[in-house]
Amino acid sequence: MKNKVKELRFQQAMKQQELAEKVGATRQTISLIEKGEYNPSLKLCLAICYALSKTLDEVFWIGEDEDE
Amino acid sequence: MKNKVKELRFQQAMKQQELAEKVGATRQTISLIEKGEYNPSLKLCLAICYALSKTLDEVFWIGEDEDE
DNA sequence: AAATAACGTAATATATATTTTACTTTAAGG
DNA sequence: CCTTAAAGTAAAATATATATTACGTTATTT
Repeated sequence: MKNKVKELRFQQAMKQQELAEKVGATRQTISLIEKGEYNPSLKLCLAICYALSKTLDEVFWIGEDEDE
Repeated sequence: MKNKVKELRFQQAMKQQELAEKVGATRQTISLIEKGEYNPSLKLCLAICYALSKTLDEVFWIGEDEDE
């Protein structure tokens, strides 16, 4: 369940804590999502996209083959 | 949690049952997702995208404002 | 090198997505 | 009409995402 959250968060100099607060989640949840060890809900994915000013494809899209 | 699953499924003349089997879920789950009463997991969203040959943005993207 | 901020991570608890079973409703074809 | 396939829906059970609490690790600053 790979994604670009960490990378994009860094580009915007945002801390896990900040992102967590923006999306109404916990720092731990963000951490696990960034590590790709979580299967987040669509709602949380969308919240993260809004917080990072990106779309779903830009943050969470993974080609069918490279999946996992 | 609006989306375009139903619309796209119709365009491809696919039954809920077929889609459910392709993505490894239940017909009921597909039904509720189509009705927008569910908050599906990213994994399931991706599976649905693959089954419909679409990307996340094409199926599940909702602008920040029109969000529910 | 100590102190502190930021992040990794683990255990348990809670909320909720998903399944299972089953019944109803709707639509299409004979 | 009658039959049947397809879809809506509901209750209970199960799986799993997320929160909470807490502690370890890494990096940064002084």
